[in-house]
Amino acid sequence: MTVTQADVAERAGVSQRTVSNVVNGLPSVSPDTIERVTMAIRELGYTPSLAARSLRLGRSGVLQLVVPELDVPYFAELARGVIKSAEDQGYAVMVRQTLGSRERERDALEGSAAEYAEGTILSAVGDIGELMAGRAHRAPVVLIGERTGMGLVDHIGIDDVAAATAATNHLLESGCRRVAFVGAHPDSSLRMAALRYTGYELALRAAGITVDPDLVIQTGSYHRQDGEAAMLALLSRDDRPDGVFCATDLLALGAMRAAYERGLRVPDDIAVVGFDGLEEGRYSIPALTTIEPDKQQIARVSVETLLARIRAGEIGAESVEVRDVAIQFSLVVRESSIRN
Amino acid sequence: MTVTQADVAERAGVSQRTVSNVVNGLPSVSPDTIERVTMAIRELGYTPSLAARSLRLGRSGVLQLVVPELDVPYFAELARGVIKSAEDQGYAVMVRQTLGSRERERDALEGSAAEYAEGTILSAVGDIGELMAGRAHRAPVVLIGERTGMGLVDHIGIDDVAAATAATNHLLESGCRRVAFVGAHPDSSLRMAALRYTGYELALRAAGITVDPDLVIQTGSYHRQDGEAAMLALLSRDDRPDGVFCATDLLALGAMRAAYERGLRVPDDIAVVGFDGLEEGRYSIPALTTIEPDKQQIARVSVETLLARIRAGEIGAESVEVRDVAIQFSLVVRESSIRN
DNA sequence: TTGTATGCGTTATCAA
DNA sequence: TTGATAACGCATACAA
Repeated sequence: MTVTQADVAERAGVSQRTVSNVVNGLPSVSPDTIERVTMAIRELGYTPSLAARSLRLGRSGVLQLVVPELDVPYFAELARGVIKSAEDQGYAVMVRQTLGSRERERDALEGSAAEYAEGTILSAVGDIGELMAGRAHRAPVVLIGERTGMGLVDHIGIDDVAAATAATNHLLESGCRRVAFVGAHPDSSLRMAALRYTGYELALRAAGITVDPDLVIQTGSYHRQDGEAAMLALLSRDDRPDGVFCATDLLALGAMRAAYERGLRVPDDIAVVGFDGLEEGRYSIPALTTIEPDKQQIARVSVETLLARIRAGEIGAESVEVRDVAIQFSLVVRESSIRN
Repeated sequence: MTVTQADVAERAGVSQRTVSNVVNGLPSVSPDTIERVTMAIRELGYTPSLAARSLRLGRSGVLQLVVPELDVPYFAELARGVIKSAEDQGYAVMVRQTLGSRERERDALEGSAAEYAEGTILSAVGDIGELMAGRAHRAPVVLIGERTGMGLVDHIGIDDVAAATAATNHLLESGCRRVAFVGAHPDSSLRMAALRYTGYELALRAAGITVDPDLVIQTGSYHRQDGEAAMLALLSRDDRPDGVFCATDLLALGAMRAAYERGLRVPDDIAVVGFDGLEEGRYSIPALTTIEPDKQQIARVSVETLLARIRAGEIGAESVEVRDVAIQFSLVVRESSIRN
C-alpha cells in the first residue's frame, strides 16, 4: 500500500540506506545515484513517513498550540502568527481548544498529544502552578498572554498592569470623571482579569479617585455578549459612568452596542476603551480605542523561545534560566474615546 | 529518558505485551494485573508514544484542517467547530494556513503532513481539479465551503447561488432600486465569488433589472479593508447605489464603515447585506443583515464525512460514491437592511 | 560513495 | 490469561 524507502531502493537498484541519504540531502551521494533515486521517488510517488521518522528521531516536527477558543479573535490572530512562525521554522502546529475547561487544559499538557508535540504554547485560564505540577520530564511549555509564568515556565506577554493603567489614564485625561471597569472576574485567580483591574485601580488611585465598587462589573467570560450585558447594567444606574474601560475589545464592542441600543452616543455620552488591538476595532462604529499588544511579535518570540528550549533540552542543558519576555504594546486612540 | 511499556512491564513484573493490553483496555487481563500495571504506569509517568503507535497502526489519530487565514472570522468559527467535532471523535487537528498561496495548498495536500494526517478538510481558493491531480492513493480530502467538489472529492457547503439570490431579493424587497455587488473577483475561477455574483445576477434578472457593471466592484481579497475601499468607490459616484450586497460579512463591515466615514446612514441612505453569519455582525452598528450558514453543522458533517471515508478506505471499499452535502443557511435580517 | 544491520516503542501473531 | 517475537518505516553506527 504505502511506498517505502525500500521500494524506492529496489526500483533504483540501490540500498535503502542510499535512498535515505538522498531524501535527507546528505552530501555523500554521487550525482548519478541522486538522479536515479529521485526518478524512482517520483515514479513511485514516495512520501516519507513522518511517523517512522518521529519514532526514529524522537522529534515530531510538531508544536502544540493550546487556546481557550479559536473563534475569539484575539486567539485567532495569535494562532495565525504562531502557525506562520512555526511553519517558517519547519514546524507544523496542532491546535487544541480548551473551551475554558481546566480538565482539557490538563489533558492538553499531560496527554499523549503533549508528548508527541515537541513543545507547547499555552494560553491558559487555569492556575499555572497547578497545571505545571507533575509534569516532570515532559516537553517544554511556553506560556503566553498572562503576565507571569511564576518562574516555573517561560512566559511571553505584555505588562497588563501598565497597559491597563495607560488605558484608564487616557480616559481620565479625556475628561471622564466616572470611569467604570468591565470584566472583573469572580474567580480572582483569573490572572488576566486581576491584572487589568489592578491597572485600572492604580490609575484611579494616582488620580486621587477612589474606586466605586458599583462601577466595577464582573463578567463570567469576555465575549461581546458579556460586554453588552455589563454595559446595560451600568446604564440602568442613575449616576451612570461617563467612561468605561473594558478588559477586552470584545467586551468593549458589546458595550458600545449596548450604548447604541440605549440611544447613547459613544464617545460623547460615554467613552469606551478596550484591550487587545483587534482588527475588528479598527472598523467598528465608532472605531475603538484600545491597547494593542504586538501580537505578531508575541507569536514569533513564543515560537522562538519554545524552539530554543527544545534545543536546550536536547543538549541536556537542564537549567537554562526561565525567560519572561515583555512584549511592547501601544495605546491606539480612535474615535470611541475622543471627546468634544 | 522516555518511559516505555517495557519499563512499566519490568516495574509491574509482567511482560510488555500485558502492559499494552492494559493500556488498550483489552478484556483478557486479570483485574489483579490491571491494578498492578496501572499503578506502575502512574508511578513511572508513562505516556504512550503516538509516534510508535502511528507507525505500528498506520493511523495517526490526526486530521488536517487547511484554511486560507485563521484570523478571518469565518475560518476561525469554522475551525472551532472542526476541532471540537474532531476531538469528540478522538482525533486531534493540525491546522495549516495557505495565506491564499496555491503553492502552500499543494504542499498541504501532497507533503508529508498530508500523509501523516489520516485525512484533510480543505477550504481552498485554488482550482480543485488542479489540486486533486496526481494525488493517487493518498489520504482522503473533504472540501468545504465552495459549492462543488466537481465529483472528484466529497464536498460540504451551502448553496451559494441560492443564498446570494435570497440576499439580493431581500434588498430588492426592502425597496432598493440600485443594488450594488461588492466582492467580484478578477480571477473568475475563484468559485465562491463567481457563485455569489451569479446569485446576485439571477435575482436582478428575475426582477427585470439589468446589471449595471458600474455597480459591480471587484476586490482582490475579502477583508474589511477591501469592503471599505469598494464602498468608497461606490459612494464617490454621482448615482450611488441605495443597496449593497457584499460577498462576505467582512466586506460588508468595511462597507458600513466607509458609509459612516462619508456621513451616510445605513440603512436609510444605503442598505447593506453581508454573507457568512459572523458573530461580529450581531454586534456591529448597525447590526448586519447576513446569510448565515450553519457553521457548526458544516464542521460536524465535514468531520463525519471525512471519518466515514477514512474507514471506507481501510476496508478497501474503493468506490464509495462521492458525497456532496448541502447544508442549510438562513437569511438573518438585522438593522442594516431594514428601511423606513 | 554505498551496503548491512540495528533499534526507536508499539501492536499483534503465535504459543504456552 | 500471559510471554516471546516480528514488523511498522526510517536513520545511523559500522563496514566495505
